[in-house]
Amino acid sequence: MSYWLLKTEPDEYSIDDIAKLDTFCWDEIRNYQARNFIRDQVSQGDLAFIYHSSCKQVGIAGVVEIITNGCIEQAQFNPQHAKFDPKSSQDKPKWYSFDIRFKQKFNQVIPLSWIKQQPELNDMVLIKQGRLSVQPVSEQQWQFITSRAK
DNA sequence: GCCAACGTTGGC
DNA sequence: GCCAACGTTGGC
Repeated sequence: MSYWLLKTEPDEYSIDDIAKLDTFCWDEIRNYQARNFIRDQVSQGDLAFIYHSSCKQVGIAGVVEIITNGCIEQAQFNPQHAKFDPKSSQDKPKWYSFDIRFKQKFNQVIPLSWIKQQPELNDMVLIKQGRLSVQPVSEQQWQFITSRAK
């Protein structure tokens, strides 16, 4: 089982929005590195942090469970959709998605500034490669963060 | 809102 | 396949 970190702008989708729904489709990802993780590695039963970016309280807001493997994403085929991709086709889909289910909201967002101060978290992809929106988290990093979350 | 970092596009 | 130009992300 693997651990992930999923970035979202809470003005669009926040941990609260995810909590309201039984299942929530993580789609519209248009980055090849993130796509490869989704297509090849994201699996039913994995856990993920929800990270709030570009907002007042930047940081990790809670935990979700991943409830599907990587699936062919639907928006890419819809000409009406903002994320329509004319270069994609049903035989050769370019983009993938997966479903998540809310698990936990932390009482306080774990701030990026705190994460940056922890030597144990120096190697997080979040720190090293700021712009990746679906990224792996090691088991050690996961345990370190969850053991300090409330 | 600024701007640095970085991903993508497209001409050659 | 290089690389300049351009667009986007995301912290501050």
